[in-house]
Amino acid sequence: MEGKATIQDVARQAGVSIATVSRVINGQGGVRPKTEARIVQAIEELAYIRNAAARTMKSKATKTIGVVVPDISNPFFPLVMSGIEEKAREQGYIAFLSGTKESTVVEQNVLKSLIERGVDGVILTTADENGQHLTQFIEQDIPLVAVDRSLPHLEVDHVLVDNRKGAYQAIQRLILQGHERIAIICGPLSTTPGRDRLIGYKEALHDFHLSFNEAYVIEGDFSEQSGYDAVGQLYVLEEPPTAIFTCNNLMTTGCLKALDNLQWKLGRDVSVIGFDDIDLATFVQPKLTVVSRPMKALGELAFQLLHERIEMKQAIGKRSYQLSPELIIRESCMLK
Amino acid sequence: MEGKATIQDVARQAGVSIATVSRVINGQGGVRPKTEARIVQAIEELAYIRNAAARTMKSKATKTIGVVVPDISNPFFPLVMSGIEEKAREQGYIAFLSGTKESTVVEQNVLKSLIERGVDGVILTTADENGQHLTQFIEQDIPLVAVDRSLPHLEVDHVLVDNRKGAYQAIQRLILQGHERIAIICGPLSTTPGRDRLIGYKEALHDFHLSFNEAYVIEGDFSEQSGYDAVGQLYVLEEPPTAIFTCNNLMTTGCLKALDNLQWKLGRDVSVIGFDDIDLATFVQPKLTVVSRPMKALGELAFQLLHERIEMKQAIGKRSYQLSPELIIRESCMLK
DNA sequence: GTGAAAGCGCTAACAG
DNA sequence: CTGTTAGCGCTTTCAC
Repeated sequence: MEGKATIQDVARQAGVSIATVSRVINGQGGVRPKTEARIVQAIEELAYIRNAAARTMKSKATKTIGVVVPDISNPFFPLVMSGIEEKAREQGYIAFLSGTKESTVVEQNVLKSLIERGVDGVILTTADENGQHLTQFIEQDIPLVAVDRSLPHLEVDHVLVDNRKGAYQAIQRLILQGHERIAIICGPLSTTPGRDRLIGYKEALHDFHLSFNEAYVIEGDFSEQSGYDAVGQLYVLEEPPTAIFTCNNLMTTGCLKALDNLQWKLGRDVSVIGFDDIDLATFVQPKLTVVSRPMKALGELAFQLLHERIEMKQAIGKRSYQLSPELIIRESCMLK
Repeated sequence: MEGKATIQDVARQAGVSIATVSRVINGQGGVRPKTEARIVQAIEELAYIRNAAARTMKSKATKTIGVVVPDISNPFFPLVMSGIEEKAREQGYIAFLSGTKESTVVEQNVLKSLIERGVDGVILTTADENGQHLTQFIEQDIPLVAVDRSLPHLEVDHVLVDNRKGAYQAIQRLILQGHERIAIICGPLSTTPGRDRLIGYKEALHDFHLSFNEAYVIEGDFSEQSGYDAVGQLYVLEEPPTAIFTCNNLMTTGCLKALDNLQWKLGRDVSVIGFDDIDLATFVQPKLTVVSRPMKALGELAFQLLHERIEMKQAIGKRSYQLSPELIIRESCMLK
């Protein structure tokens, strides 16, 4: 019997009606033990596996969710994904994973593809926070939760990291060590993380009465290359910074490579604090001080919120969570 | 109109029959332009999105695949996944991603879950190469391709890396530099990569007339911790090795941490070659020599093979590919 | 306890 | 060119 036993086949084999088979498949009880045994046996003999598509047509739910991120290669997202996937599996869900390469168009297509397949909900780190491309999606009112990047114009749940606070702590640390010329390599200002980390930077400067200098703000694009290039720009300044705050894992990597290349000595000529506690952090000499955020927890929480939305159909207000990052002090910042 | 416009709704709105709507949805032509225009408009007005479940019931195909890996957190797999996902999307497929945490049972459940949902094919890095737990799956004869770990007893396509060769090159390099006490921290011998890299190690030793010493073989489990622990064992040997070959990214990381901890100086007291070119490699001092494998290409090829299987229904023999790893020589091996 | 039958939304003959 | 209709595999009343 090849890969297509249906509930019909099982019913025939067990000598009962499909209704009865359906009952035992779904554990609804009300079936005589002997009958049930026959059915169970038939199921095994035929290696019957139920067909979710057919089931979906009646019950609506697919027990399937979509996870859409800008870049699968960036280690940050798989970590978030691992949190999502684990919780999802526990609840009998299974997750699609798609990368958009930061393209709004791809994001739109992926989302459409997901809707077609009837996902019960979606966890999204959008490529475009203004979210206009999502209207079509919203109309279908499928639960959606935004992770890491916000969707300010949409009534959806958010799971973010307190970026402002993380940046503030980093800069504060630097200031308290006596630095006054502090640069920030921040992410795209069109993204929440990009913007908020810059805000935290400014707030710290302001609170400690340090002046703000445009030249010390370089806007990268979260890529390693942009981190690398930014350091180059900083290095040739008349008054180069004595400390640099890099705003994500990849840019930190790029920054460190550039430093190495320029012989601009980490922890001696220049202090550095990175965002995200990457493997690398404990390997460079001196070890890197970083702002660490709980990636897996981010994913777990995101799934939990989504799951709640899926279960209780009634409308509840938009919910926002900001997980706290933690400053892990190591050796890459010297007293000035 | 809320999220459930059907082909019926569209037909009514456009004043035609569902068959005609179906025709334009599927671009089959043979519809008068004016009619088509009316339908297209109706589709937009209703924000109609076709229902894959219903469609699947007729056509069978879901344009959906499953990707099952042992550990989502291990950066290796997301990289492979990115290759898969990109190619898949190009072909209109979308991929489920699941981690099994190296558990055969979880793998089985995940696979079942995937079959229920009608995936057209699966790309699998199995937790158990003997593959007995896969029989149920095979019966459904859904195309399957094994990546990174083989399934010797099954008639499925394989996409592997030439592990033997990669290890051989590494050990050869070490030997040519004069090392005679070379240790290997290998993966579980129950896995192809674990076994083959050890074989390459032995072959090189043999070819260069070096004796094989049990004590220099430590079997890890591909985790960072096991790499760390292995170094501890090696360090206390009466005659510690002068070179270590670590067999995957995580164990390399663990090894480097242990070295650092023991003050066993990389490149001076001990030479190291790692498997996989991780970020870390270029940051430790001295920079790490590694065997690098093309992860993304692995994923791309895997999807291509799977896709071919899905398309041409006729049976073709088992195909095996071994992509070549590359020895990237940096500074972590000194002349002996 | 169990079965018959009505769809779920869509595709694909088959008619007209 | 367009409409009618028969299922795809399953869940779910409603009878018996």
